[in-house]
Amino acid sequence: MNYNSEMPIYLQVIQDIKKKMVQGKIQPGEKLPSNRELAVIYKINQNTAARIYREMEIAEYCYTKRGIGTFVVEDENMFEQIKEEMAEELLRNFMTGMQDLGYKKDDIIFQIADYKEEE
Amino acid sequence: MNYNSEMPIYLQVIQDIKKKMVQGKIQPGEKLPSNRELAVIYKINQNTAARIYREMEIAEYCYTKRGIGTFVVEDENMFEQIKEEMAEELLRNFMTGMQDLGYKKDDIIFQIADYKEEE
Amino acid sequence: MNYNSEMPIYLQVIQDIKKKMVQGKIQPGEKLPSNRELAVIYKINQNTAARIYREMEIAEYCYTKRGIGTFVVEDENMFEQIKEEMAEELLRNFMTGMQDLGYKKDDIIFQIADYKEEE
Amino acid sequence: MNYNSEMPIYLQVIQDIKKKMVQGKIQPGEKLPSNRELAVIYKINQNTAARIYREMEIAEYCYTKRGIGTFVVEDENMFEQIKEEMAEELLRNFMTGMQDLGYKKDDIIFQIADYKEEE
DNA sequence: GTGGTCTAGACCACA
DNA sequence: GTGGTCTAGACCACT
Repeated sequence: MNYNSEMPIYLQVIQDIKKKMVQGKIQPGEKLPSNRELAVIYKINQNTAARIYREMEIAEYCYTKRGIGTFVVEDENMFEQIKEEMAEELLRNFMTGMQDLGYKKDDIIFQIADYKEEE
Repeated sequence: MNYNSEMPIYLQVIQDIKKKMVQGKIQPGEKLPSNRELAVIYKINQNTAARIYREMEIAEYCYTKRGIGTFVVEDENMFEQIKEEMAEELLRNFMTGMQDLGYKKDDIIFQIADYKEEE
Repeated sequence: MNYNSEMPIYLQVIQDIKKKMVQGKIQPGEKLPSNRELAVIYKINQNTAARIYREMEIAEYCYTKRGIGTFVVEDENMFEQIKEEMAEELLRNFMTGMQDLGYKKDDIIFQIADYKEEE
Repeated sequence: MNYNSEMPIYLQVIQDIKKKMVQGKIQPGEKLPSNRELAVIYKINQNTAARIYREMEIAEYCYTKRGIGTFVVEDENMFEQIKEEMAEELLRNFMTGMQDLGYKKDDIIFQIADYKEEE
């Protein structure tokens, strides 16, 4: 994972984890990697890893059993909700940005239809 | 203007100024507000204002005549170029984000067609 | 300040600050000590100081202006609310504790009437 | 039993057991549940259960006969003493807490007189 | 081994 | 100067 310098690492990792939950790579109720494992996986410090889970817990994406581990929330609706939230935010940012630049809906749709994925 | 806490203020202001250039609210060759005025307008510190013009100068969006003021570049093509760059970046971010979430082009176009501007 | 080993230091400091707000030693809207100052005052690490303000911000006891400082919330009602919350918690803990031990209300009132402050 | 996350579980259980001794639910000289049973009753780990008896032994609330079990101390005075100690600590914590918040004895007595048990 | 807390020391962006 | 983030390394309580 390459970290963008504009956004704090811990937020980038949270976003990555949320993405994996939406993509089904992480299942509801699943045990997440331990702090120490997460630190290794993402090449970050253990404290940063701890902070990531702390913030995710506040957002109710996961919960913690002391001495046992951190677990993804069981609620399946949460996953759908996260997906929609993330999509909404992307859409809103994109549309207001494009409209600020003077593009109309039709232009935008046209550009998307024309969009090629990068390699 | 409301500042998003995640992105440095000076970048947010630069983006806003670029937007105004694209929208024609700022014309090629036009004199920009002084550091002090900019600081007042955007409710930022004067140092931040100075930095904004410094960065924009580096990007060749404007130039400074000492003792006279800061001026927008005269080149009209530049404006078109900025517009396209910003649009491209918006598009790329949006599409990769949505595709990461599992949306296909058709879903995306559908959602945009359905998009209502906020009041 | 003497730290009790059973409760995390940052929670003890938060409690102390809340107490000072209730006692009027800290006023609504007042600027709080900087992270670095707080660290010195309470003989804690700067990171711990930062965490204290972060948690207090989540609880909406204060808010932060980056590069400027951390400020107590302006809302005066908040102070009264904190006082009542803290008193309620003390009362609840005390009463359930005493009643668990078999004391009745009258015994308890009698003991309080009899209570002498320590030197 | 609901465990408060701020205090170590073993301390919470010890408090609970002391409470039961004071309430007469546990009699002097009585045999206490085995480590395993205690672990099941309180939904804790067996190691934690062992630690609980170890600590209680140190405090001379009980003693262990190897191969037979753990027994509550026979001394009846001990029970009265525990009750008074616990009450004193509750009282002291409560009173200093309330006085720190600015309440006077009369306010406090009034609030207690007004106190309704929760269902 | 797990999460939680704490320290020391550093660097960055912002005012 | 301010707050925010990050690392390295340590200790503790609990399973």
